[in-house]
Amino acid sequence: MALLKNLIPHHSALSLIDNSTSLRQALQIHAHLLTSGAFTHDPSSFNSFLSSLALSSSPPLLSYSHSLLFTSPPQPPSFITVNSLIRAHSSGPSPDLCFSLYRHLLSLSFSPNHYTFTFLLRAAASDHGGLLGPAIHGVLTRFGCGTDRHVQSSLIHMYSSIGLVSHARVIFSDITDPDLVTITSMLTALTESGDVDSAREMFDEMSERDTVSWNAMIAGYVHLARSKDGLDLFGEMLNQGAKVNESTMVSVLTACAHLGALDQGTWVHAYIQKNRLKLNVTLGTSLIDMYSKCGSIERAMKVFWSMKEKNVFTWNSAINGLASNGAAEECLKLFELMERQGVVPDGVTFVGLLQGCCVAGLVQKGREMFSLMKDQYRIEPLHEHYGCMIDLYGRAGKLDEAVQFIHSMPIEPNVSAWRTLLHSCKMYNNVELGEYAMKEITNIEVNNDGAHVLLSNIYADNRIWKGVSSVRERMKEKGVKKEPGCSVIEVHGVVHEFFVRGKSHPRYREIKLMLGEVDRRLRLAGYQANTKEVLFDIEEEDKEDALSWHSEKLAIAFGLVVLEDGVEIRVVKNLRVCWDCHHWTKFVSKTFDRKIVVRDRNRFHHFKDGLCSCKDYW
DNA sequence: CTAGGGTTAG
Repeated sequence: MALLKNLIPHHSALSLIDNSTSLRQALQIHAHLLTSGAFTHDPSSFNSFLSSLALSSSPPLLSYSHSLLFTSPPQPPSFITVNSLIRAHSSGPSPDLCFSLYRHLLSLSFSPNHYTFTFLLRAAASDHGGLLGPAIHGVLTRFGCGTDRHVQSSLIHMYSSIGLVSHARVIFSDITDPDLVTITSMLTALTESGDVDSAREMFDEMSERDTVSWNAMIAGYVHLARSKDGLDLFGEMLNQGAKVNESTMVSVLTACAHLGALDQGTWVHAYIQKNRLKLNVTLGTSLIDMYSKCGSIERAMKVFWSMKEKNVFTWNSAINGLASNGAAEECLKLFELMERQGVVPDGVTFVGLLQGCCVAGLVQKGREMFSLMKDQYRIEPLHEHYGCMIDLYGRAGKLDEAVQFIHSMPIEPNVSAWRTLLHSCKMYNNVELGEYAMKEITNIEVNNDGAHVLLSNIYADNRIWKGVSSVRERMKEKGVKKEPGCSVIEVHGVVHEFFVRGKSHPRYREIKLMLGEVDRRLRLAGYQANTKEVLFDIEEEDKEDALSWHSEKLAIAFGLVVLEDGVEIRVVKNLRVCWDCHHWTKFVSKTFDRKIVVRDRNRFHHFKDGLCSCKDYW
């Protein structure tokens, strides 16, 4: 009778355990189970309790369950319970614990099965050394589990995670009749090795597709910076009536962020609301990122404040958004709030903070942040952080301090450290230091296109034509090619790409006419082209013409052709905007009475009435 | 107790 009376409450108590259960509640349930004598009367109660805790997907409950298993369990743990714990750890905060549990499993004289191995492989996929996975592969083969399809797709996933796609391929080709999940694993493996085109072939040949396979393909494009292809595929996904979910939208928003596609991003936001998709932390964070990368920091912050659950990614996105939009004060304030709310910042947080200080010229504050990161948060600075510091000094004209800082770095400065210095030399016309930085760069990497271009422009600015031609010679000799400039503009939800001197756009003729018209009106307004910085791969007589062909000019001209009066023109460029284009855009904003937003590799430029938000400091 | 897809910087 006592047994019956107590059984029902136990089971209903256990079924209440989920990821919202606090550790305190779990302890209460434990105490209840002990006092009610469940562990002595019901032979499976202890195992049920452990499994419920482990599978709650709450890290504190998982670790409580783990410790209970090792501290004199009142009933012998079952095989399935130990497997459940291994499973929970494999996607939890410390996957390594899977392996100590595996040893425990063996010490209890259980024999691992195909379930066990899928979990172990998932844990091994996050092993950086990449040695565990192949070892487990050997073991599971000896246990005869190598032909199980779940194990096989886990193997593919594991090999692709440790960078051995060829091994993943071998496993895949041994499977005679791969199912949907296995093909999707292989598809992801291909995209992770950089081969999206093969992945796409595989995707096109699939006899059936589900949401995950669509998502995998879209994410593959987005990760490889083929955002436009990603958006096109998303369009196809909608056309075919496939079901989209939160993950789909995260990838799509990331693509919009890359492209600066505000219309489509806004559309996605509305779609999320209309279709009641759950605005979880990840999705919310990608929305913040999309808005801030599209230059709409207000909307980004509106989403930020509306989110009740935030993680370090969320805070970082907001901090970075404020920094790149030039709102240094707010960025620093937000960080204070983050600290007060007890969210622990990471290395990425400090990249954002240092960039914020950098664009605002807050040298002292930047120094403080750098020491705060090292001394208080014990975060080891990476190249990115050192780069920000060099930029901080260099931009502020403190070239000596920048050099001193490089020399005092505990790690070997990389190419971008020196290139940052080189960029400051360009800003402050320091030929000698520029040559020194260039020498250091060529010691590390002979063919750095950006550095060659910078040095040549330093020479050109200082009318040292011999220097210009010698850099030109060297580039020819070494076959250094400048990364092609590319600008994108979204018009009525369609993304258009422009390349330097590219004539491929269908409305090229109209664009060319508009450029002529712009030139005419700008000259009347007093604009003079600056041909000093033109790339030397273009012949002398083409100079002025070539200037008007920089990709951002094409994109802006296209915007003038097709966008209604008063509509903001927003352009995203893959390189830094050059001095002439910046100057030109300021004139256009005034002469044509247009707001123009250009996002370059580093930051935003909001042009209005002939002025830019960067105050000509970029 | 199973396998595959998602966020921040550079």
